[in-house]
Amino acid sequence: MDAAAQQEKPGESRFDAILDAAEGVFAARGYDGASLRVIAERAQVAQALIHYHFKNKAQLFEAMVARRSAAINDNRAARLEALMAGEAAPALEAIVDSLFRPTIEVGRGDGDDAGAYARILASVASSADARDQALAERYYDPIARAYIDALQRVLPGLSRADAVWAYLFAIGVGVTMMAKTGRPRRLSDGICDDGNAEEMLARIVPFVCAGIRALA
Amino acid sequence: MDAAAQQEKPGESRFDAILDAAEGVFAARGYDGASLRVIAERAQVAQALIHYHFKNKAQLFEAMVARRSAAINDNRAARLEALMAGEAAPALEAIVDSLFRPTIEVGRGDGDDAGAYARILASVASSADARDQALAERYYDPIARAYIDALQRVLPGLSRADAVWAYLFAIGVGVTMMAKTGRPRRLSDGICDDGNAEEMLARIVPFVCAGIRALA
DNA sequence: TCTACTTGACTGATCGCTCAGTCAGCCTGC
DNA sequence: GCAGGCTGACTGAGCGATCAGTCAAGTAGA
Repeated sequence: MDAAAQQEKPGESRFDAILDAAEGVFAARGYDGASLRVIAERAQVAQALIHYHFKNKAQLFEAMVARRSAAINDNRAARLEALMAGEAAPALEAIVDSLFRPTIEVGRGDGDDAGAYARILASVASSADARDQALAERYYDPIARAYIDALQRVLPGLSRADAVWAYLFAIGVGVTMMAKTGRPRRLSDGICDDGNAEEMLARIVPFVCAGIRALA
Repeated sequence: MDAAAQQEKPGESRFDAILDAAEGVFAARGYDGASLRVIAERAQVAQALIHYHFKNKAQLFEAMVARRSAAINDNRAARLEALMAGEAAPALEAIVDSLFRPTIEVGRGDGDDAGAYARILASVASSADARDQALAERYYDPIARAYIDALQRVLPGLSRADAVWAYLFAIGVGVTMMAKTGRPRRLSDGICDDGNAEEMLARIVPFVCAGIRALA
């Protein structure tokens, strides 16, 4: 009983417990700021167990990104495929929604760690570091290309270059806004809340769609 | 001669040399990943000199942000004031341009370090860490409020909440795109180049303006 | 069914190293 | 001669990683 109560998510494997803890600590402190000791402590395992399951710190980080990005991008791919399956081209709004919604449904919990993975993503996305760009290339470039293709099919007037820019601008908005920094609330004296993902999405989608159409 | 040749920017003070070096190293490795040893080495000073000029690592980081943000935001404030001085409301495009152009003119050199400060900004902007948010509040919230006011004056139909969101979305696009990660080139097979700031700005401004108008 | 052996999960102790920060004292120009 | 700029030598703390060893759960042979 007590042991189960102490465990954050009873029943999950220690392997997953390490990944969960890693997500929280990496998000809060950054790659270098995060220490394996703290991750082990939060996962309630010995530090050496991390090295047993993962070769080193870099591989733990990659495993964490891989797990989350697979969940998000599989969801994205399924939605996008469903949209593009029909004869008629879908609405741009539907495509953009399918790009962002998975990040709030599987990439953003509702607990204290809401936005944790989004912050990691933001740091990876805006980094020129070779390790981060390699991660972006492996786990996010394939789905990016699928969305760029979709944008061109929905807006035939959009050149390839503009489609790429449009996608990257959209991701730029999404990634910074999902990070749940608290800045919207501060700047608006409490009116705007980046903790309310649905409210935010209701603004992001029209903003991004109008921006994309302006490039076409 | 030799000593002067070794110095990166002959004539500048060692104080500034430390700040320049810090900018490059913090941008490349992040706050925790950056080491004072490496910064001292790049600035060609003894490590202890950093502690002579700056109380500690956190204060060095803040001094670096303060120096750059002052240059960028003074430039922004001057442009914005000039735009808002006239009787007639200026074009939205002019306001958005005045928001981004200073970051490429004073925040982004054309050398190897182009985008260095933008990457730092991106990590600060997408962080929920108390230290980073305190920096954002001190150095970027005042100019942010000025721009939010300006947006409402140019687009009277824009509510306060929407103006705040619009500003944050715009910053989200700008900050991720100025970071010069190389991802645009990779995703576009070489067509798009985030090293060409002018070309990028020519797309960002219409994208953002159309997005803002969609919220009004 | 008992015993001997194997395996996979896991741990505490500790390694070599790097970190930010300190301090006594050395130059150099006024 | 002294104040301010600056340095080399040093420290305690914390880092990622390693390693020998524990322990429970099989598996196999008699």
